Amino acid sequence: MGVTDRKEREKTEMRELIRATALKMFLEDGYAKTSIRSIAEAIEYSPGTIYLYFKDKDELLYEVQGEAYGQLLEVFKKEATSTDPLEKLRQVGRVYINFGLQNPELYDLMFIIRAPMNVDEEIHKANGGNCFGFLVDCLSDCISKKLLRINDVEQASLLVWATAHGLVSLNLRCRLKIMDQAEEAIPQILIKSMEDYLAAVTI
Amino acid sequence: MGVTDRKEREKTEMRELIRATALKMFLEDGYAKTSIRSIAEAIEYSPGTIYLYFKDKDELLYEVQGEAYGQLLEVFKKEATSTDPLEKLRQVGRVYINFGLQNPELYDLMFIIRAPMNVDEEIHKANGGNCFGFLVDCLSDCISKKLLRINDVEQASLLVWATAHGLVSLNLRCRLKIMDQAEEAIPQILIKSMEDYLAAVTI
DNA sequence: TGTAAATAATGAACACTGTTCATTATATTT
DNA sequence: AAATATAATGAACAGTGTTCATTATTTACA
Repeated sequence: MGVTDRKEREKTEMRELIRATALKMFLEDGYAKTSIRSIAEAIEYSPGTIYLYFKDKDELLYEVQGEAYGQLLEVFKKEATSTDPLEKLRQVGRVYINFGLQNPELYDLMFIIRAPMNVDEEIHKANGGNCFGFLVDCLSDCISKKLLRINDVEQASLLVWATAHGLVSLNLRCRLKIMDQAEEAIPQILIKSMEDYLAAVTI
Repeated sequence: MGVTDRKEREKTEMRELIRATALKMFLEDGYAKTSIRSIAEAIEYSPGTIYLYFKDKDELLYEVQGEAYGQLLEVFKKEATSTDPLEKLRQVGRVYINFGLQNPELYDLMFIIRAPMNVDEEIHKANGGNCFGFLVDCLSDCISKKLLRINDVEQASLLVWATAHGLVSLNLRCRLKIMDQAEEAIPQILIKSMEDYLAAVTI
């Protein structure tokens, strides 16, 4: 049956088109400000059509989230390559913070947006899990070589993640304004803070 | 002129009523899910009336934020009273995390919600500033007594805050689901993580 | 006290939002 | 060519923040 094959192909292509368009618009304008109607208009279809391919706006979010986790993992793999576990950890920290600062809207929908996380989705478990796994592996290496002041791998991973996320998200949400620091200086302050943090928990 | 006095009093009373009602509803249902219409209905006035006392929904948010910062500061003052600077720092950490876990909607509008922060508002600068100031003072004490591995006060304050905020906000936004931890265990894990973190940066 | 001016409150209207579903158009099969 | 199955539509629903001409109330003055 060549017809059913083509139909299936067309269906996945349409899903792809919607997903790619959504990602692009989420990146530019943010998740909240991107409406289903505007996505539909961008691909020159009616709003109702979106719902033939995605259950709701949340499902579109999950899809993009999974992809975004994949992107972050790629950067980790490319940029955090040192054989020295501590240096690799520092690289992970730098990469994470820069990723957040350079892709604010993407970071937002990955880690800040309010959404019922469905971790059961394959793409989520795969990408999100591997992303966190990269950090866990890195810290596991540090701990087994007795280079850290924290000995529980999960705990250490959580702490490193939380610190980096805290720095990035407080900045993205403009909460660092209460500190009297110049706007331009902030990226370097965040990076420096993360480094000082890692230095402090390092033996 | 007794009349203008009464008028002014009535005006501030009305503002108070709206602010208090908004706070209550924000706490129960969250900022986003609380509509101007529902606030108006709660105080038995028409929607338009709200706009005679507040410029827009954001202004209502600022007002409540300022009050919330004040609340957190109160808890700091009441619960973080140790004369030992390091123990006081640990108390601050515990208080902050518990505050976030016990008042999720309040924490949300204080530190997570997307909003053009207008730090220039008096109530903001006062409460928000004092709140952060409490932490700064505490860390200043620790550093001057050479108890910390980080020597820059602002940097240390930022780091402690970021870590605590990272832990709380990742949890409030369900991002810790990728770690396989039982839901009930999380509060203790966060507290424990914060303690381990402070222990690690302590000499 | 009666009327004019000032103040306060209203609620319909505007331009949006996500989502649904009866209707219409297109493509495939018989 | 007709019948069927699939795909797309767009109006409608219930909701949002916000504005503003209209109405109601209160105050000030003659």
